[in-house]
Amino acid sequence: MEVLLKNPAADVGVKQEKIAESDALEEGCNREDRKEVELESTKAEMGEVREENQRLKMMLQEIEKDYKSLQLQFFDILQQGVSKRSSDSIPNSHENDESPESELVSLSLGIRSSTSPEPKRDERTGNSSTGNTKEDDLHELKASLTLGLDSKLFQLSTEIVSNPSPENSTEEGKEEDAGEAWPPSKIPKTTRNGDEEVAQGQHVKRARVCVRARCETPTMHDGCQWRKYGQKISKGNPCPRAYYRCTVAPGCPVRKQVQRCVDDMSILITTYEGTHNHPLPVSATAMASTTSAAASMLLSGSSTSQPGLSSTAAITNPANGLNFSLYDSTRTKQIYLPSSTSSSSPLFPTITLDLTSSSSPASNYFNRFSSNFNSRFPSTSLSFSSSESNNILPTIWGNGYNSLGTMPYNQTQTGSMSLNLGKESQQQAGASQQSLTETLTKAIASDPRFRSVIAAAVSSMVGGNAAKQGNPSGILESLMQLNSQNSSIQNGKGCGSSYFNGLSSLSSQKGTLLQSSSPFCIFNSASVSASETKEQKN
DNA sequence: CGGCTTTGACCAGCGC
DNA sequence: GCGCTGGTCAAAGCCG
Repeated sequence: MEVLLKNPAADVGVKQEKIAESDALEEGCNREDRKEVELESTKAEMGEVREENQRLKMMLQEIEKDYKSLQLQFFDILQQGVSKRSSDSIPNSHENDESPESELVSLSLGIRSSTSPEPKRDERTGNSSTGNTKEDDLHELKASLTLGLDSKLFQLSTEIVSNPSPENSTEEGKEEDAGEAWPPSKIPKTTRNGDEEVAQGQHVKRARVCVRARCETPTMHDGCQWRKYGQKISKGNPCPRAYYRCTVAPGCPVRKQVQRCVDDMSILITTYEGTHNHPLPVSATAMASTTSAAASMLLSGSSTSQPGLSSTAAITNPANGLNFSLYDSTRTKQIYLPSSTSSSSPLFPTITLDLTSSSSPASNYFNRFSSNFNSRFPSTSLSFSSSESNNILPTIWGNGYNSLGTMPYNQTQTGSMSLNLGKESQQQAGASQQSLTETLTKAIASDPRFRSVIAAAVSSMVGGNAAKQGNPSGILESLMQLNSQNSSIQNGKGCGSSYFNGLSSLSSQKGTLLQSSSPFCIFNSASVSASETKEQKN
């Protein structure tokens, strides 16, 4: 829309006005003539404004048209992806031993070159797997987690969250219906600790969000205030696991576990559990939105997934950019799940948000996720990754809880989607690209959870170094505008806000490219090291 | 002095 | 039933 700011018609109007004024002066000091000239110029301006309005309307219509067409394309791509992946993934599915009812979402945010050490871990975990029968695979297919963006996704799944707490009516509770209730085993203690809100959720699946990030600090600063209440040496990991409880508000049931990855000590695994029953600090909204969105998607998908259908959505930048992908449980295994967590996860659907690994094309992901996951819950992976260290990623979340409408995506459809926005494609940018940008903006804006997931993940990736990075793509501007429209720009502390501040200083280069081949990808002109995701605690 | 961390003990679930 | 393990509690100590 900023194109309108550069409206040449406005310049013409100004010129005409100046010319008219100069003529009037030359003719003398006849005031009536001046008034007439001013009147005419004003009329001319009004006419230009009308024309501009007409153009705006036309542009809006075009945008809507493009949006619909892209949406149709997206559905087609999803369907194509289903057929492809169903054929590709089945060979690897023998390693899968998850039970049909298992449910796990893996969110992977990573910045790493294509030669990721992750596959090593995958192989290890894959070898450790006891092997799965094809029947299990079929079960997984049936239990595939749907991560579509349709309205169902955002509905509270009463099948899963049978007992939403009253606090959930608030913005905070609304976001994390997924992981609110403590498991039956925990009810007595949590109730004893003032977590009465969850005491009645015996039958509620409790989603966990596991965040993996390279972090040298003992804990990842996520904006919330935590108090350590325990530490335990878990089996299979020499590094102790620390238990933290949210102390932002008394009685907040949210807890997190922090542990170093046994394979890579530089990787910090943080597992969030529960829902904040209090307003979050601005700097904490990113992670909260991420976790809540992931958990919500997880649980929503489990309740709405349909047999035989799987969901995959990918926004990838094979070269250097952002990689966001959703893969369904039929071929993804929780390889990132910390061994210590896995032992506890069977009761909970778990989401792993990996900020350490690079995201490769879908095929690589499927290979990566070929390892075994010993859980009752199927796994779905959400992957945000960047392969370069200087990547700027769009981040908006702010008010992730706003109801901005829902995407009409049919979550029963599967496939892959990538959106490409990049410096490389800027030269090829055109009107359609702007439309794409608008489409992307709409897509993200329409789905608060989708948006918040991306935004928070990205914000975690870029940390505070965004300001010194390269140029944003057009979508960044759109996102910023959208964010400002939502009055949800985060000005506080934390990586997200810092990134957003950084955005403001970036140039307005803009370009998008819709790749002909599916999936389409989002390219970013710059990237930020995953290590930037590490926030210094205290 | 209040808040936080540390750390040993306790409890519950799960598998054998 | 027993042992293992994860999760939590709470007293003691530390720190600003």
